[in-house]
Amino acid sequence: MKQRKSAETRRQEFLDVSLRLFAEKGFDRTTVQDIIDAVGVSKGTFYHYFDSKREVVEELAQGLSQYAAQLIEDIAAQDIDAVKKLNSALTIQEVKQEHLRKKAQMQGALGRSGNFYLAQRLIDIMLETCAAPFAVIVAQGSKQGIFDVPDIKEATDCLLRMMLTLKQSLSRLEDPSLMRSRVQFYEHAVARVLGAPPCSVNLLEPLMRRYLSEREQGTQTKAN
Amino acid sequence: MKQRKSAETRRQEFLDVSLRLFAEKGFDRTTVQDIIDAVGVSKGTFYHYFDSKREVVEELAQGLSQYAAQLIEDIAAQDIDAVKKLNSALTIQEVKQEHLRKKAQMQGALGRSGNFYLAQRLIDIMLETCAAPFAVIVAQGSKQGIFDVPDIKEATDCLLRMMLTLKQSLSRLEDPSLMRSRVQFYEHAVARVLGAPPCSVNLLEPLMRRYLSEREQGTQTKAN
DNA sequence: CCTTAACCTACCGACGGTCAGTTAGTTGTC
DNA sequence: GACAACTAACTGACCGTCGGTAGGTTAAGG
Repeated sequence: MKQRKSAETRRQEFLDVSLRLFAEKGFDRTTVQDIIDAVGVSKGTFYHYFDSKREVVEELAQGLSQYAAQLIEDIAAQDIDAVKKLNSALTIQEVKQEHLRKKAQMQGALGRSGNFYLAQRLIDIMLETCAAPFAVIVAQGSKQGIFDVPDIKEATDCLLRMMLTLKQSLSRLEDPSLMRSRVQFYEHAVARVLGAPPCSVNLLEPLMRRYLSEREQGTQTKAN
Repeated sequence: MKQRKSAETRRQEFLDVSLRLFAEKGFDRTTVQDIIDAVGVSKGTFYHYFDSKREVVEELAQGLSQYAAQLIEDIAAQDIDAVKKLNSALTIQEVKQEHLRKKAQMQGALGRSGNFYLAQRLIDIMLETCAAPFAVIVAQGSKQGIFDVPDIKEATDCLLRMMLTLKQSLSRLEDPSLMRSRVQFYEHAVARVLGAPPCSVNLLEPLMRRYLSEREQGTQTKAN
């Protein structure tokens, strides 16, 4: 009767289920009991795979961050101008379908109250992980004279923080027109911080498209 | 033997002690038991004043935010140009000695891990409370042609978020030279976002002075 | 002006319930 | 038969509750 699975499969199952529950109920409202009930195993099994509940968050955030960093690295390596790279990197769209739902759930989780721990850790890890590949893009634009920044490291950090802040704030807004004006302001702000030409930064179209489709994805109740 | 105090005094005592403990150990590492031990009362007394541990955070954040909002309002009402107001408002210095330690402790608490809840609530409440008075300053500068922003509401929100983000990130940095370069970049970034003249925003001197003196204040172990 | 009874409210501390994490032991697989 | 996945009962820590106490204040009665 008892389902016996490979370590890798089971581990991933815990991660998927946990993310879903965190997105639905928030991190502190989700108990380890909830997770093991959903997976259908016992308490001990959970602790066989993870040292703590927080470690689950750590792994979720690590996974997503490394995936994002990889995408940004790929974008940075392309043979296009820095503004185009920037726009792609800021709004990463080429997410595999498989990762799309995870991203959507994480996005939803970010906004939900009771996910302060999750949100902060994701932001911290994103900053650590994505700073290096992102800096490559900023440096290129700076060298080519498209951007004008006094400090590439700081500019990268500031930019990433602004985007993460933006996304977090968006996930709490309901009104699409408020979302629009916020994103539009950030287009303006990012361009100015970088010293890029006005209107060169385009976040609105890709971000809004993403948000709408992810909202739908996120509300799907389809099981694995 | 039993100290009987007025409701107001006791309530404030709980708030002071709690903030100190949150700054020392973090929110989740601080138990209600710790708080009542430090105050020297029983469990019931704590719950006589607060519905929950979280309510303490809420009141701490509300108190500080309203105080900050008041200061910004005062600055906005002064008869000086918008850039000066901006610089004052962004780095609020005229804090009474009495509030200085609280601010320092809160600052320390922001950086300390395990205070995600505290940090996020403070940021949220600050945004709610300080947006209106701050917008007055931005609007004035915009009307006078010193600032150039497409959307005053969004500019205000963006600016506040940037400053709160900056302070949070600073409280985690140890190296003063890293702090310097970060603050300097934000001077540049804030000026550009607002379309203000280059070098018109001055954060470095007041912020660094504050941080150094607050570090000393924060490490004092003197009792009340 | 003193007494005393009714009342108020800060304060008490044992207890219930919840939940993260542990451990000793069992089952299935290679 | 050895090792890894898994189980289930257990522990300890903590939040929040609840019935009750104690010190003080008000006001009626003498």
